[in-house]
Amino acid sequence: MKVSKIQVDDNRRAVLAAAGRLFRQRGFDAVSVSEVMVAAGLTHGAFYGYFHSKEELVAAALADLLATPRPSGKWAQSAARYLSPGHRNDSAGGCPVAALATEVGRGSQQAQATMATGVERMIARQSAETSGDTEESRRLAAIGRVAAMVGALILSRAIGEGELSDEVLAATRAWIGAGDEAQTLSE
Amino acid sequence: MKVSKIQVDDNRRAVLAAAGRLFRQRGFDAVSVSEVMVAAGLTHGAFYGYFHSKEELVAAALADLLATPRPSGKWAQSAARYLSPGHRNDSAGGCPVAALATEVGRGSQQAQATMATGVERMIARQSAETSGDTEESRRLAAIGRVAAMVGALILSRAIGEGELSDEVLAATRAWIGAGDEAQTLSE
DNA sequence: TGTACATCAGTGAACGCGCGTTCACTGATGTAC
DNA sequence: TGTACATCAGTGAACGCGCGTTCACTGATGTAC
Repeated sequence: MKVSKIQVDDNRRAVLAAAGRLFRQRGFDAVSVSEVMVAAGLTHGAFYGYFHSKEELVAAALADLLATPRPSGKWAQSAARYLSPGHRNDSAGGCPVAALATEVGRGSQQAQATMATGVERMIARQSAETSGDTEESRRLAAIGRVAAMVGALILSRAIGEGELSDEVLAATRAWIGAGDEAQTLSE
Repeated sequence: MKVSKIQVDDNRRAVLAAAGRLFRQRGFDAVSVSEVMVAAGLTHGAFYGYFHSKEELVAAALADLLATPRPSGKWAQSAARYLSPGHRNDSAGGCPVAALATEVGRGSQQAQATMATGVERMIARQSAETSGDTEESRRLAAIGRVAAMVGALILSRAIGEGELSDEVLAATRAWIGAGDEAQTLSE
């Protein structure tokens, strides 16, 4: 049956939100159109009223995830949150870059361009909170930290919950902090 | 037709090698049993003479990849090779941790335990080449570097070949080196 | 060493299944009067 | 404001396809004599 225009808008948002969570949790390929639609409170047939194909949903969900602001705050706190067991255990609600980077690397050029803007934003934000004489040195450190944070989160998820997983998070937290202190001292 | 026992051994190795390359290139899920067998020079029907299921192949191929020694050498050189456009463009022959970590994080506990030993080996090797007063500080730096290297490689692949991709590799190379120098200076 | 035959690795057709996608139908919405 | 009807979002059955897996068959291997 037909539904109101407001409901249509809500449904579209619900589909994108459900897709965003499911894709981060299990990856684009492993999530079916039906699952997304059921999670959004609809049936699979309604999907093609919103998107022309699953590929289009993937592109839209990725763009939506990367455009949605992530929780920020002071550098040390945001790094601690990023590299926490809580974030490790919450792929569905966590960083879309860490959750989807590998699959995007195997995907379309369009998806990679979208991801590039997301990564650039992470670097820019990190750079703004990084000490250093020149913009160049701040950017270099920002890239290193972003790489370490994304890598540590992915690794901590790959090796199962346990001592090593916690250690990877804690050590990386200390290391990217220690690098900053050492750099500050040597300036 | 029956083939010789030597041929059987060769075929098993060929299946594992083909699976190792295809899995790294496209992920476990996206590669079919048929593709692996054709790449190994056989037909899909022969597969179940070697493995009970695709799941078993995934486990065996992952264990094989992580047990196979990676090219090593002096620290600076191996980091430069790891963080090179060449490695970025060669997923199929590159680091299995970077290629498969995300999917393993969504996989079985067994796969995660296998990955944990692989990550532990990377950390141990890195630790042996890291300067620092205590074993503890060397291990911390080793973990940070491994996280940064894996993260940078994954990010560089996710954002497509281009300036930003090259910059992420080069900056991370400089950053993990710079961290070491700064740390050495401050000791 | 040569021969006869049992073994079994490999082949390719076939299976059930879930996927992405399509479509005839339904019935609430929103518009024209 | 109230009524009549055209619109169209949502439903659920159906499709073709490729997947993982099975299996009857083939014919080279390797063994028993």
